[in-house]
Amino acid sequence: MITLKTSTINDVARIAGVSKRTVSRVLNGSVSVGEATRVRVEKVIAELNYTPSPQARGLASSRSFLLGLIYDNPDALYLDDVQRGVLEICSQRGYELVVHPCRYRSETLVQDCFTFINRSKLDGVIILPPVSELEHLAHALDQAGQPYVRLTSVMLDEPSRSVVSDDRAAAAEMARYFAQLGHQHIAYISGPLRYKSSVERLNGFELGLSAYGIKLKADWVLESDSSYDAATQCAMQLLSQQERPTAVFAYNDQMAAGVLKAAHALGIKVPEELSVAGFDDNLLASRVIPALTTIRRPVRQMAQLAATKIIMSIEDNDSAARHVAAKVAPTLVVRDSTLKYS
Amino acid sequence: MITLKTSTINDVARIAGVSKRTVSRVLNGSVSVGEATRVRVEKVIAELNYTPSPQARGLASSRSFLLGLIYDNPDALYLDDVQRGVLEICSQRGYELVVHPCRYRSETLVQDCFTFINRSKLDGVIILPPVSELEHLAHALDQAGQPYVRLTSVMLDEPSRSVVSDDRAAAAEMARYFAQLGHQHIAYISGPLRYKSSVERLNGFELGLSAYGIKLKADWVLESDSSYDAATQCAMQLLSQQERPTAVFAYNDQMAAGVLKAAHALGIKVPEELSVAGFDDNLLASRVIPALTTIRRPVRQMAQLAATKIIMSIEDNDSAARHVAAKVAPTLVVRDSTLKYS
DNA sequence: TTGTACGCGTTATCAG
DNA sequence: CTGATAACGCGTACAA
Repeated sequence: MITLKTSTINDVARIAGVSKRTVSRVLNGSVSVGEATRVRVEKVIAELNYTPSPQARGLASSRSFLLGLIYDNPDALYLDDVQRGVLEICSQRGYELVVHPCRYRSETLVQDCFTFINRSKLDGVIILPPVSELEHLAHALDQAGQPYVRLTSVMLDEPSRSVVSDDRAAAAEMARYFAQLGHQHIAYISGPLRYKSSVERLNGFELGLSAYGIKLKADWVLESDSSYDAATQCAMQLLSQQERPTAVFAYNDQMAAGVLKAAHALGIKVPEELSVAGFDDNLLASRVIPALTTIRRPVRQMAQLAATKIIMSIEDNDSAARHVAAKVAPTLVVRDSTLKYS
Repeated sequence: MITLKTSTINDVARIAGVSKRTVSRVLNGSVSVGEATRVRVEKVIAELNYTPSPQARGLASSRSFLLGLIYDNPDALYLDDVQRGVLEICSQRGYELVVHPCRYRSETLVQDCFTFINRSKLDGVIILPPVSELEHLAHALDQAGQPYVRLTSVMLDEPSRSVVSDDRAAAAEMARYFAQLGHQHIAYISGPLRYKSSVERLNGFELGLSAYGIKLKADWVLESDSSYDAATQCAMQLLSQQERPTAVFAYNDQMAAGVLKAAHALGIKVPEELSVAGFDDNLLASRVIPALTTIRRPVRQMAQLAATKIIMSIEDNDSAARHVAAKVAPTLVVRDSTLKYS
C-alpha cells in the first residue's frame, strides 16, 4: 500500500550503519565519501524510499526549496503552459512551485509580493508579464538580494535574470508577411503603450513594413485597452471609415477576435476583404472563424529556461545562469484570416 | 526600504518581556493568556512585523501550511480562476498553494501524487476534474489519512470532501430552454462517457427534455473526444445527414465551437437554421461568432468553498467541513447562438 | 573519510 | 496563567 509515513535521516543512518553526517553528505553529493559507503547508503535510501524533509532542510540551511510564480494574467492557457514548463525542470531538482496571482495595478503590489516571499521563504521567483515589466518591483527584489527571473518581451535586465521572447522580430515577420501578400493599407491596433511589449510589437511592425517601403498611417495606429471589447470598439471605428485598411494586425489574439467581430458586424468579409492577424496563438486563435493567423511564442520553453536560470542562480550563482539562453524566437503561424490583396 | 530580513519568536519574546512559549500561545490563539500580556505581545508582533516561520512551525507540528492543487486540465481556462479563488481563502489563513499539473491517464498518477504530497508534506490537496473522478486516487488518499477535497459534477464522496456543481440540473435547464424555443429535433454531442460529468449532463439533458415530451433520438446522441477537432468531425457527420437536428447541445464550449465550425463549413446558418449551445462559459464562448449560449459554473466560488473545506478538515475536523455548502448551481447564459425554432 | 554536537524557529510537555 | 526545556529533521563547524 502507498503510505504517507516517511523515514528520517536517522533511520537511514542507523540501518546503513553510518552517522547521519555521512548520509547528509551522500544526499548533498559531497565528494568526500567512500565509494562503498556511498553505495550502501544509497541502497538504504532507496529501500526506505526516503526523502529529506524540505522543512527541516530549510530550517537548517535557510532555504525552502520553493519557487514562486508571480503573475497577473487573465489568459489561463498560457498559465498552464508556464506552470508545466517550470515544474518539468524544478521538480526533478527537488523544488516545488507556489503560485501568487496578483494585481498589476495594485498600489501595494511590491509589499504584497514581499510578504508572499517572506512567508514561505521562497528561494526564488519567476515573474510573468506584464508584472515582469515593473521596474520598481525588480529593483526592490534586487536590493533585497532575492533571486528572480522575469519573462519579458524586451531585455530589461541582466541575461541571468531574463527570458525574453523577441516580439519585435516576430512583429517584423508579420509585417513582411503582410507586405508579401501585397497589402499597402495596413492598420495596427496596439495594446496599452505602457506595456513594453506593446511598444516592441509596434516598433517591430513598423520596421518590418518600412523595409518594403510601407508606412503605417498615423491615424491607423490605434491604442486600445488589451481586451476583446475595447478592441471591438476600436475596430468598429477604424473599419467604418470611408477609406479603410485592407489588413489589420492586433496586439493579441483576443483583440484580433474583436476585429473579427467588428468586421462581421459591418459585413466586411475576412479574409476576402480584410486580412486580420493576432499575437499569442492562444486557444482562441485556432477556434475562431476564420482561424487566426498569429504569432506563437514558445511559452513552455521560456518557462523551462526561466526555471533553469532561477535554480542556477540559487545553487550556483548568477554568472552560471547567464550562460543559459535568454532569448527565444516566436514564430509565424499562418491560418485562414489572411489573404493576398487583390 | 522593504527588506527580506525577518525577526523570530525570540525577538518578540525578549522585547515583550515574556517567554517564547507565551508568544506561541498568543500566536495560536490559546485562551490561557492574560489579557494584558496578550495585548503587549501583539503590539510587539505588529511593531516587528513578525511572521512565524512556516518551516519551523511545520517541523515542530508536522504541518507545512501548504495546500496542493492537483489537476490535468486540457481546458485550462479556468485554472487561474481556481487558483485565485483558493488563495483568496487560504492565504489569509496562512496557507500557500503549490501546484501539481499531472496526466489523468498516467499509470503512475497515484504514486506521482503521493510523491508530490510527501515531498512537501502538504497539509491538504484540492483535486480538479477529471482527475477528481478517479476513485482509486481518492481511496488511496483516504487510506493514507490525507485530507483532500475534490471538485466534481456528481457527489462522489462525503460532503466534507466534495464541492459539486450540479451539472445535471444545469443540463436540464438547457433542455427546458431549448424546448421553450420550440425545438423538437435535438442532438447532443457528449464528451467521453467515462467522465462522470458527461453522463450527468446527458442524463440531465434527457430528463429536462422528457418533461416536455421530447425524446433524444438514439443516433443523435454522439460520444466524442472532448476536443475541438473531434467535435468538429462529429458535427460534420451529424449535420450532413438528410434530416438534421435544429438544435445541438455540446458537452463543452470547445466542442460547441467545433459545431459552429462544422455548420460554417456546411453553409448552415447559426442560429437561424441551427441553434448551438455549450457548457462552461470559458473565454471562447463569448468571443466566437455567434457568441455561444452556454452554462456558467461559479468556478471562483467553488474554489473558495474547496479551500474553506480543506482548511476546516485540517484544523478542525471533517464534520466541521461537512457544514460548508457542497453544492453549487451553474446558470444558463443566453447569447447569440440559439434562436426560436421557426 | 567519518563522526559529535549544536543550532535553525516553532510547538508541546510538564512543572510551577 | 506562565516558563524552562525537550523535541522536530537536517546541515555544518569542529574534531578525530
